[in-house]
Amino acid sequence: MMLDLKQLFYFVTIAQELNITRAAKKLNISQPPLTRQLQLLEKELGVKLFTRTMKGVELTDAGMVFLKDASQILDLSSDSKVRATQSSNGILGTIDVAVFGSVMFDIVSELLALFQTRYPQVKIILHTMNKGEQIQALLNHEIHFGFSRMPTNIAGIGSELVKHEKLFIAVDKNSPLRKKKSIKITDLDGYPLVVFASGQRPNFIDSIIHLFQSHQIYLNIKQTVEDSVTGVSFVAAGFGACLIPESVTYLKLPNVVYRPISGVPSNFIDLNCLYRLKEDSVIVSNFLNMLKNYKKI
Amino acid sequence: MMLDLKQLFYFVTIAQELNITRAAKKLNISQPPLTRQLQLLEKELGVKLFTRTMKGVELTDAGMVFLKDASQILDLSSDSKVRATQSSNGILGTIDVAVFGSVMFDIVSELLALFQTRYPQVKIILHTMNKGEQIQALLNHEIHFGFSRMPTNIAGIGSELVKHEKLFIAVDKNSPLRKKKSIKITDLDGYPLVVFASGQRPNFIDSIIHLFQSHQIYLNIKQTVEDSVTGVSFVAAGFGACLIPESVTYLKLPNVVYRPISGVPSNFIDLNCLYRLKEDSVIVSNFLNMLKNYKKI
DNA sequence: AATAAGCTATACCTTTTAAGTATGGATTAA
DNA sequence: TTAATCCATACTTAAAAGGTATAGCTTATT
Repeated sequence: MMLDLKQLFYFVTIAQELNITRAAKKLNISQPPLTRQLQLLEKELGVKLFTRTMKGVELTDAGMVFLKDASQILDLSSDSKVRATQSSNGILGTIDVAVFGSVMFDIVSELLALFQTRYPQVKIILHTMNKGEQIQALLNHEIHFGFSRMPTNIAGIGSELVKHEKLFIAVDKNSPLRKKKSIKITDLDGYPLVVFASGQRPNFIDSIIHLFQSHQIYLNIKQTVEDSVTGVSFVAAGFGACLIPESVTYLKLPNVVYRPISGVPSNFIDLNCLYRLKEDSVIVSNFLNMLKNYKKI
Repeated sequence: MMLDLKQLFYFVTIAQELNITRAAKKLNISQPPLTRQLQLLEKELGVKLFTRTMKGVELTDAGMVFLKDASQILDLSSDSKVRATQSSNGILGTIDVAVFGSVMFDIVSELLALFQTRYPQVKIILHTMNKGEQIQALLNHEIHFGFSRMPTNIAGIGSELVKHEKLFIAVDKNSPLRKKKSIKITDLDGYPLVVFASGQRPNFIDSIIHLFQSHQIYLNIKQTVEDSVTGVSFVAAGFGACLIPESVTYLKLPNVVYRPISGVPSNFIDLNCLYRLKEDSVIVSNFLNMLKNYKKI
């Protein structure tokens, strides 16, 4: 009904020795059971694998073909044992990571590259999701990690602060703001802004709203977009300025310059890594450990 | 020590059902032995494949990796059973054929092409050997068939006449013989000839010697070469004329024209297929059958 | 709070399968 | 003719797989 790896191993040994008696010695069993196992294998296949001669046995055509297959199956089965061990050590496997907008520009791409260097046999699968989608995907076990802005508190989801970032503004080359080296938040009173907001609140936009309220200035939202990259593109197109995390300044576009916002705490923006609590994957804990150590550098 | 395909099949079934009890029902065994076989497999691998939950079980990282390997091994093992059967039917396998000189020009290439069409999964391996080497290789079980000229009688070697061929002559464009449509053997009395002879006698050259003796004319051997292709090349280079089997006329060279030799029996030359007697390969007998039927066409 | 239902794990027994021993039958070499 | 090899068969013993009963745990349900 089903082949037996032990029989395949016996068969391969007989094929090497071309002599059942000698093969039995090599296998540390006696000759009759080996003969019997070979007969059972031939019966199972419905094919004679050897012709019996005086000096021993010799492979039939079918035996030669089956020898290749049997060897391959045996090799594969021993490889699979190695891979199983490697998987349990977190050396081999797959990890699903979700990102959104600007987080790939800076530290996340570095982080993933470092992890890939340290664990070259772990396949990293990148997904693009906003924060709400990330949380849902974490709960559905579709991803292992999600990177997003602003702290989040959901049952069963852990959050690790990756880094703080300063607040910057993207302005176009015709903007009067361009001439200032540093821009105060009050300079933006009523100034047309492109803002990005998508998915789960609280989000980056909420911090901006709160910031404007605390300074008692008017937030003039000229255009709302989905993500920071689109936001900066709209700045280039002349829609207004756009407040962004520092890492977005890695995105170079013609007609766009970046300026820091002064008078705002340097930890105004955060980048967090979300993950599932009660996750026993070794790969996941290796990734988390690397993340925690990485911040110290 | 060694994996067990039955355990792999059990594992894959559990991974499909994610529930040992249900998998056991599907496998038509009771639940405890299935649990036990899973434990034995995990012990053998040194790795936990499932985490046990309330509703059933779920795959660990290592389990996911091992699931792929296990499925592949099971697929391969069932494929190998099919291939073993096909091999025993002569549908799948390898056949080694030796040729020399001109025999590939005509019927042999057609024959091999036809065999390949009828048995597309049989790999034909071509070897180039002269007749003596072919016989040695047949006795050493290195080839299954050899194609050569002149009948051969060696113990353990069978011979099947493939076809008779007429005798032709290759002459260069400056030769006075060129003008004749048909050439008599006596026209060659003392004419400079390129002859080819290699390996085991009797060979093509021996028939030529005998032919000249029976007509009591002088055989003027200007140059001896290894094979007919080289012989015709030497004709092109102006060394003389060269007596050849008709099939060599398929080889077109500038400066060389072919003329039939008249007054010589039309079955003067033969092409034989040599093979090992007492060969029980189905592929070999299929090939021989095809050969015998082919001649009738 | 108690109970029933569903799951995996363990203990123990039965059946099946693999391995060992002894020996037969056939062939080759001495 | 005998001894030496080989593979095959018959029979016995040891090991492994499967079955039954049930424990232990958790989650619904009453």
